[in-house]
Amino acid sequence: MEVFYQVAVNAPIKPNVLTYKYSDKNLQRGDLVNIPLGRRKEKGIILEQVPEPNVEFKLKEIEGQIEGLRINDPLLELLVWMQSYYHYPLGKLVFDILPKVLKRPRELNFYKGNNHQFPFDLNEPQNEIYLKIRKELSDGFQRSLIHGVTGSGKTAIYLRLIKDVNELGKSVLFLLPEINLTSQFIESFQEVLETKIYTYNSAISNSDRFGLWKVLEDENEPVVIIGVRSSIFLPIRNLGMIIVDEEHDGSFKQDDRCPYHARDVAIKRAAVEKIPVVLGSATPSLETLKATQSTDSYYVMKDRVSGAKKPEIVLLDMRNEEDFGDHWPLGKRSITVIQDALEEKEQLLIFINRLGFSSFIQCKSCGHQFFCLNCSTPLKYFKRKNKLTCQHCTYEEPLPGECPKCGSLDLLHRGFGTEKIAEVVSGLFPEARVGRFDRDEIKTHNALEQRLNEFHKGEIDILIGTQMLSKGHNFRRVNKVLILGTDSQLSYPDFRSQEKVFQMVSQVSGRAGRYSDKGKVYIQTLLPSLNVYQSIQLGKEDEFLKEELSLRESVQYPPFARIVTIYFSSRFLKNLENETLAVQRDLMAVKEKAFKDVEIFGPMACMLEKRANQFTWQFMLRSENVNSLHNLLNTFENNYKPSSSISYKIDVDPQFFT
DNA sequence: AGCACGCCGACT
DNA sequence: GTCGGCGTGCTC
Repeated sequence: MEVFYQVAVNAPIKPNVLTYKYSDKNLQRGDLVNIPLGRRKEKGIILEQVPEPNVEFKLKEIEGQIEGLRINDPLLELLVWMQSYYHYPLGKLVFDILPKVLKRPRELNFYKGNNHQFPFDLNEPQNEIYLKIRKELSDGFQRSLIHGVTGSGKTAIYLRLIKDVNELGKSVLFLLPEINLTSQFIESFQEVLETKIYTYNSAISNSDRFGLWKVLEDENEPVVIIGVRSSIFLPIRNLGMIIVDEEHDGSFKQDDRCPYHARDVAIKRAAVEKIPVVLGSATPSLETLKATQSTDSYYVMKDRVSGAKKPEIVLLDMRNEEDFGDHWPLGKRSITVIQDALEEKEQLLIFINRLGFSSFIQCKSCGHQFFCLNCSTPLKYFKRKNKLTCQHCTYEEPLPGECPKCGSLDLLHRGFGTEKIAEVVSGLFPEARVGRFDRDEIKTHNALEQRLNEFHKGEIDILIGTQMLSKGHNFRRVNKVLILGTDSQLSYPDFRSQEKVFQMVSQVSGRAGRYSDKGKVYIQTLLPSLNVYQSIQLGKEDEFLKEELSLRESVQYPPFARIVTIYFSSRFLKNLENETLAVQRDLMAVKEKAFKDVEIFGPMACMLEKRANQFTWQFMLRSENVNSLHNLLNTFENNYKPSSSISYKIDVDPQFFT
């Protein structure tokens, strides 16, 4: 008996769902199959059985089922939602998130919970939040936000909740933004929980990835999974709760393939599974804040558990020229800060969110700058390698002795990064042991653990690092933190730049004085009167968030409106110009017909217009009504075929402007 | 995204 | 001649 199926295929084609026939056996929604597609073989997922369609061409036959994996119903429901929300083909989504099928995965490691007593009781605010969220555990979908300063003890609340959910026989998924944050949770989780604890991140092998899928498909006992972004797709049975820690973190957004936001997918999954989702952050995203702030699912903790005070914030105003001595980019008072820390035998963190020695090189006499040949970006100078390097492609060249344009020998180093700061600090304090903590220096997870270990053991006095330094770590002997170079991040043409600097500075500040009342954070800035700095200094974080929210409202940016970016790329700038102009006409026509509430900006060149010899331009669509955006995109996509050499990509809720 | 077809320039 | 670079069209 011939039976016909709708199959979503693993190819970026529209339509993405094609009809095939099969007679060997009955297939179910969610089953994976091998199929012929054109002149090649592909994979697909069964959506539904259909009556024989009335088509003039001959339908092809499914080659067979892929045994060993399938997509269960709630997960497929989630992916179907993602397909329409992110405008990304379902078949591709499915095979992007699946591990490769193996015959014999190796034994999977896990951490077994010790089921010990909680080492300490919750304090009053913690307990109140815990009890309130617990009361709603069996009430189906519920989104809560725990807005608690660094050190306020969010983890202790999570742990009680996890244990309660486990005791109801249900599993918990704990999402965090980065792999290097995993290890600090495992210990405390293992101590008090009773279940198996699995980790899931980019470092685990495909064998373990596949192994975990298989384990979860069969597992009836409750488990706990600590994982990064992509673990939101694990086929966890009897899922009872999802926790998203550091919910504001940009790492939750995927930028290649389907540009989904794991926090938003987590919320959707919780809705699909009818379970609670708990978001936590010291600096929540304005999206989450707006969505929860005025509800009774919004919980605040303003004090540190230890009773330690919040660090004092000192703005080092650099507007006075005299502040810079011969040790640029360090000001005189920054040098004093370092000196004091060394004298008091404290460890010091210096945070600078940029790599390298100088951000770009410029000829003093003719102004010539060194640019990448393949990208529209200046080359960064790395002193140890003695190379000018592109941050966006593989291009590099040695630093020439003279300007290639005018022959001048006077080449200026502009801007600075971690390498430069390390050199200046070492030069000023030759006796100090200086370590670096950035992607340039730390390339593996092992190297990271090792460098942290050196610091914990006191073998490093001053640790100079980027983002990597800012998250999660507890440093016992650090009281002072020096922050450099945040000004330049505020000048990005991105409406979230203030919010991001605010989050970053708060995050880094959290490293200062976690175990004392002497925490001090110094921010070197030329813009001390900016709201973001002022509110951090005065401890008026709430006011910053309030003002930032009202600012966003007045200019109609998220979270008060929704944004979609459409990127168009080509190797040929001329083609791109023509194409985007044509697209603009299409988009405007669709808008005028049915979606007048959508604003269309563009076409405009991306901030990085040329990257690895590919040019990219963008449109920004904005509306208060997310459905208008989706419908406009649908109409556009149904009628649009990119011309030759053009490719395009839709980014719903973009996080960055590129 | 693949994969094949077909058109053109350039090399033993 | 024919090899290969790449534009074009198609996938139930």
